Amino acid sequence: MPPAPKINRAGRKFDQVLEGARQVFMADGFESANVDDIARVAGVSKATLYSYFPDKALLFSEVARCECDRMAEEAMSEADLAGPIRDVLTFAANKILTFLLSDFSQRMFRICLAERDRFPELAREFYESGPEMGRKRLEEGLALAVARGELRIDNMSLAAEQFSDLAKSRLWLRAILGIQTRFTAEEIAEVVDEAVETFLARYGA
Amino acid sequence: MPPAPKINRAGRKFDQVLEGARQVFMADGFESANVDDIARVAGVSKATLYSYFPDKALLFSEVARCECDRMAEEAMSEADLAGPIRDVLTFAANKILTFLLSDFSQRMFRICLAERDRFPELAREFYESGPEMGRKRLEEGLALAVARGELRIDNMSLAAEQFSDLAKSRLWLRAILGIQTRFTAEEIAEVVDEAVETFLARYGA
DNA sequence: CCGCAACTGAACCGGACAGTTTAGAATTGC
DNA sequence: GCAATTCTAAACTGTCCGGTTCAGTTGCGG
Repeated sequence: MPPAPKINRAGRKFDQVLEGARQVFMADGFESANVDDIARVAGVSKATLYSYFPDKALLFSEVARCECDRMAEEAMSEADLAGPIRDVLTFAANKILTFLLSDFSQRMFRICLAERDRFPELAREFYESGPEMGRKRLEEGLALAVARGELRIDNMSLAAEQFSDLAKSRLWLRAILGIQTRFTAEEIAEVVDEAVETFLARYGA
Repeated sequence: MPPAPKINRAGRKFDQVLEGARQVFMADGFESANVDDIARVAGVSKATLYSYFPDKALLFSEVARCECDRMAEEAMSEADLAGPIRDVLTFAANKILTFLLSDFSQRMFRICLAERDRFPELAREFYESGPEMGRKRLEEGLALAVARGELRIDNMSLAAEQFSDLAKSRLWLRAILGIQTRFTAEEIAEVVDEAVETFLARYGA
């Protein structure tokens, strides 16, 4: 099954439907999203929508899958690996934290968590396309630094996880719970700098 | 308003209702929970239930508030502050991680996150009764160690957050997403030991 | 044993919403 | 320019569920 079962991709308005569904599902999640809304936002009749997708769940799965792919691409974006290790790590921590605080990332996490029991596959895809992908990229960068003698790391995978966790200290939890929605450059810089400092204290050569 | 508005606490079966609601809400969250189920589990008629609580939302709020209090009590449990700093930290990290992986903690987090827009107060109470409470307790312990000259910490609050974040590296995210549900003692010990190691590398005197 | 308040159980209401149907309009391919 | 395909609009069905009502039961104090 190349694309997915039971989905009819032929037709003029397929992309419209998908895009409308993306907007509504990303805004409301699965449960609260209303199929009439999706049709309206997509600029399509409900009958047309149901001619493409057999039900709401499969439409959601398709949207969620696409968004996970999109996230994986973002997570794949190149880091700047030149320069002193402290600068590289600072840049990386900044990128990680900025992404984790982004509207897109936060929405994805909340949706995947909320629908974790209804769509277990989604939680796994999210984990692999997001945190896992990011960790692998990070490991590669760390490995280079180790090869250059700038870092000493025995447990590479855990070190990478520690770095990500340090990079999101305090702020991510506050963001995801809606306690705090805007973050100043100073707040971010403080967390990033302290994360780099702690990481280097442990793993710096 | 001493207790809460519009809730009639007098009556033989008030506690039954609350307990039934607790069970169902903790299992299903707010949205999926069914009031008929709650009445049945509570061993009470729906009419009785509605004689105590004006609506489902207020019943949920009451239950959630109680559970946050319960969480705060657990987070308050005394740590053993005697002995070498490494042992104290290892013990603390173990406690933090074990709690964060517990069924209760995971359920609370998922429910508060899922209902964060409908019940913003709940997210705040959760944050303050859980992570914030834990951080304060941890800060106290760290301050003692600093006073004893075992640690050097300039940014106390961030250091405490870093410690908690290090303590839950890798495992918490996997648990909350349902990627992994059981954790071996070895997995836990590895994360805990590495957390302590990294923390001491940065803040050890 | 009476009276009153709490409780029961089951029916009921109304709104929301996924999914279907249908009769007809618009597009497209030939 | 015609026929086949695709799409529309709106009404409709069935289901779920929060909340109400009410006639009848239980249990307790006096």
